[in-house]
Amino acid sequence: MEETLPGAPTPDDGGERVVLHVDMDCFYASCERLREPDLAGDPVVVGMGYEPGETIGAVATASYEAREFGVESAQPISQALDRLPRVADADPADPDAPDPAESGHYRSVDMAFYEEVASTVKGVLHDAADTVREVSIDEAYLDVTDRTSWETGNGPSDAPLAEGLARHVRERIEREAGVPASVGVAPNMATAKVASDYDKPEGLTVVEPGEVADFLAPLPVSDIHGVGPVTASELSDMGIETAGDLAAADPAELEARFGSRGREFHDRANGRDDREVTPAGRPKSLSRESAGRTADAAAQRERVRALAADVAERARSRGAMYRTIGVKVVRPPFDVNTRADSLPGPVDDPDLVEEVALDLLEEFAGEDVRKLGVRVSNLSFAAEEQATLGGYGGAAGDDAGAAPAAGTTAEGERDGADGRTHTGDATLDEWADEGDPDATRERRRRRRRGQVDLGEFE
DNA sequence: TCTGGGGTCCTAGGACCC
DNA sequence: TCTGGGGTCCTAGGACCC
Repeated sequence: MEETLPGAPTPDDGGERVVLHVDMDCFYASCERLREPDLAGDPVVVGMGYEPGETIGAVATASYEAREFGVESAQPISQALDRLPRVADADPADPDAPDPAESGHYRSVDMAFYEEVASTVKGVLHDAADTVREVSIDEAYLDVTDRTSWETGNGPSDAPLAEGLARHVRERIEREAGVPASVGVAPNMATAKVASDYDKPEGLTVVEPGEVADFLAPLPVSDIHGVGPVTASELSDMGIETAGDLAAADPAELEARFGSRGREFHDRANGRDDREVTPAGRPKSLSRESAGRTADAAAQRERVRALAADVAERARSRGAMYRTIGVKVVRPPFDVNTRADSLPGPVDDPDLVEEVALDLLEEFAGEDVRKLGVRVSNLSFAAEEQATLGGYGGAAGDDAGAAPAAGTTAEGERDGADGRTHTGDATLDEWADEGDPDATRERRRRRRRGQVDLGEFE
């Protein structure tokens, strides 16, 4: 497409890629407005776990109008209500009621509807590019190198052709899905990401190959993807405040302080990022969690049972087998504990998810808990395993060893060898462990792993 | 005013094997 | 009794992202 005559000067794009980052503007709030056009122009807050009249849960998305009142995403609903009361609570007859001009609309998350809108958006994206990486429901990278270029068009403007394509994508999303988006265009993913955020909402920011360093330099380090509050404050201690400072810093020093991330930060700040845009792969883990304070052991077990069933069902619906099962227990004030146990091979076994999760929970039984979660990881996908066997010469041995062991081992040991595995059925061994719950749990783990328990022979 | 839910990646330390 | 090093797997925690 972009042929160069022999001997002709190198085109100004120097063979650079053209990457788009498409980021929907306050997506959930925009979806609510799509459904309820009267919300246009008003502050809108979409919350998770939010129920009218309640003050639990957190903000998932706030419209730009709501953000002006200090409402932020991830904020507790109670705090959001302090800053922006509900329109629903505004009563003209009540002198103490909030001013309708300083109140907002609250809605609770409706994922099914947002997924619907998102699928229209994804349709536009896949139409515009051969390679699309969907990062989340409201964000994607597109490699459009083969569809456009950094060269300047013929018109009076000196804008690169890529800008026209990006504008076209943004306008099509608005027209076809009915929700606004911001687009960043750059020679790589990291810079495109920063660019899409640069001029929200409804932004279009193009950073040409030669301009990357100058574009990034004045921005605060927290604008770099992967630099959060902790890293930003550590960088600040080193006298590094802007991306320009970061770009100029000694990479060895950054690596000494931040490990492998240090070098990555330095590259990003310099506008270097050679990651290819590839479609998102399979998930690495699946989890469910739910908040709710309780110190009642039976209630905790009941919650974990429900979460385990949910996770197992989702894994099955996605065709995922799992080899590791874990729980998460959050104790007040915010003490996060995780425990996990791995099986000899991948399984798809809801009863086992429950059994292992309950076992792991025992360590915390009856303690004051504010949140519980269940997770499966070490996932494998049956159809994919087959492809991998032929694909990699070196890895084939590993896979061949793991796959057949899979369904049989954990299942077989559990159903065949014992006949006494179920939680709650105390075995003779467990009677012997009386007063030592750790020993009982350890015994059960070993049994699941198919190991011989030599305890009584020692 | 105590902070939801679903993910990813990295690191450190211990167990275990050769 | 003390002496090595390399490699892998596993768990737990932390930072970060949307």
